Amino acid sequence: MNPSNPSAPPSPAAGPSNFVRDIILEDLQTNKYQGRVHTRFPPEPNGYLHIGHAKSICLNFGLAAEFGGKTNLRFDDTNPEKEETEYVDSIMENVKWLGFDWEDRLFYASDYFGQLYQWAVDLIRKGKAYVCDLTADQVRQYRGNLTEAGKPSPYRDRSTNENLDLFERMKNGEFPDGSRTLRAKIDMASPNLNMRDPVTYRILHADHHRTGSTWCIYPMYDFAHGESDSIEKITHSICTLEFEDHRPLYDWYVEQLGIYHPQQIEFDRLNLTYTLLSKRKLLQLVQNGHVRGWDDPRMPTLSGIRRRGYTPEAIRNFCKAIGVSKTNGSIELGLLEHHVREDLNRRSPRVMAVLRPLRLVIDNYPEGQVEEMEAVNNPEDPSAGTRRVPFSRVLSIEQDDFREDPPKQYYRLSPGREVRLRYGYFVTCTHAVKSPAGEVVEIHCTYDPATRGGNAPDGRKVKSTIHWVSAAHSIDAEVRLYDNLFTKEDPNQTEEGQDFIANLNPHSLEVVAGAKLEPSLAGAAAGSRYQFERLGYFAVDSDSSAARLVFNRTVGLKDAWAKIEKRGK
RNA sequence: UGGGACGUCGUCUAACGGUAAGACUGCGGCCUCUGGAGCCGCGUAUCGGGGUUCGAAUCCCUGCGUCCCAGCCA
Repeated sequence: MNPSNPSAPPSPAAGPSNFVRDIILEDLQTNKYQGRVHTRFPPEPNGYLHIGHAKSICLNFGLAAEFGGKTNLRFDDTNPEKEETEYVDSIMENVKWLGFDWEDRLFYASDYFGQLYQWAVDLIRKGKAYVCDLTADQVRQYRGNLTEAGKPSPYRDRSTNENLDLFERMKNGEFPDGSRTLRAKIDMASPNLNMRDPVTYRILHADHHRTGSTWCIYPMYDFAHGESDSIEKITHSICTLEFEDHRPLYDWYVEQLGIYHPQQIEFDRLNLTYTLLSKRKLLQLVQNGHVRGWDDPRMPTLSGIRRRGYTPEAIRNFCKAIGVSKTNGSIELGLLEHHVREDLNRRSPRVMAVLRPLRLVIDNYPEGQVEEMEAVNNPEDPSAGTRRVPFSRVLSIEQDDFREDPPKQYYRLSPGREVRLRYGYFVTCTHAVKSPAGEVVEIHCTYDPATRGGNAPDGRKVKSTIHWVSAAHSIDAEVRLYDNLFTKEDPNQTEEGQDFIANLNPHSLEVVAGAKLEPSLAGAAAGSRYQFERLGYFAVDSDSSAARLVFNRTVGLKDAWAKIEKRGK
């Protein structure tokens, strides 16, 4: 897209149209910011980033990139009680991993504490702010409520000099936490509660992750955010819908101060079915041990889904697909999974793995013989080449791939039936061996030597192809299967007196200890991704070691049989 | 009951006064050495009621519904 000619058709690199993009297009056309597009991604370092933040990151970085603009990474660190460097580090890592680059524009609201303080003093001088001695409880009472106007604080008309003196002494640490605040003098009768003399600075004798004990007063979000945007000459300050009510205050501060005025634009935050996207609640899951950490593969955090095996490309494609609007809705989890499969299908090497092994003996196959069968690494990508997989008389197949009494439409192995062993031979089941308890522990087959590699010279067809590993050559692994963390589409929908914890899915993690893998997987590196044929996409977990391979199921393959079976019930 | 915002297929998004389109899902079929992938086809929507207009998802009025706001959190 050529910024000097915004009406030209979007280039192929252009992002999808949305109302924020339209606003930028128009601003470019009217030369509102001299052709500049400068956005920012402003996380508070009080938790890990999640898929909802990815939407914001893609929007902010994507839009700026499209129009040749810039995006700053700015930590909104004005509340020392909740912020930690661990979160700062994870956030930077996540943004990079997602594929975005803030170059040399890494900022912190705390960088601006000095300027912010000066501006607060300006506000006092202009008679637009005052020091208030009301307690938090009293402030609440004076504020009024949704239908009743508030009443002025008794400290509202203090003299400028007294305000200046008191504010400076607040800064100097002379007063205890909560004893006083600096408030903007606006309108206690405003129907917008945010305009009823909002607190601008509060006293907090807390150690800040960057400024230590330098400050004992900290600016509130509304004051710090817009003024930080102004300092950085942000053009479009994109935030979520709940800040819509704050925009008048955002505007008020920059106007009173007479400084550069960025424009705040609000869009709908991401909601995903069966998922919670609230840092507060995710923190609760971590702290109370409902998951194994911020990067638990069941978590919707970027660290979690990355560990699970999701790719940055898939997430970016998803963010592109969901669009941006002001409608409050919920995206189906299935759409995210669709994009994950789509990306993984293209890039994942195929491999054979048996999750729940069943011993299969080919009675007419020579004892002790081993053949190396050639297998395609990725049918979507011929350049991925082939590999050799050992085949022998005793194999492991999936328990699900044998039924003594096959239901209708079940095409896999059963007594008397012939199937193809992928890249192997056609085999016909002769009989099953059962334990005293009656469970099938071993099945016996005969093979057709003429079908080596998986094709019958006589052209006969089989209804199904199943995967296998050679029992003597396979390697062991632990495989972690994940299901939705919550059982309800909306985890917040609960019975009286309960909270979202009640909707936790007790089966969100299933550990399969005795999986058998083809030997090519030996030494697979943490983070590497594979398709286990017919099962799904799996990624080597960070818990994995050479001695003990651990895989996460990223997402299953679409399963037509599962659907048929489910429908039958 | 004050204020702010939002209502288009099951879900999300487009259509900017001129044939309601796409994606996901679902359902059929084709193809297949993954019941994967791919391909083809089908289905369902403008919140209600008035108005303006040759023509309304779009503009106006009105009603209804949903979300957000009463932190010294962001």
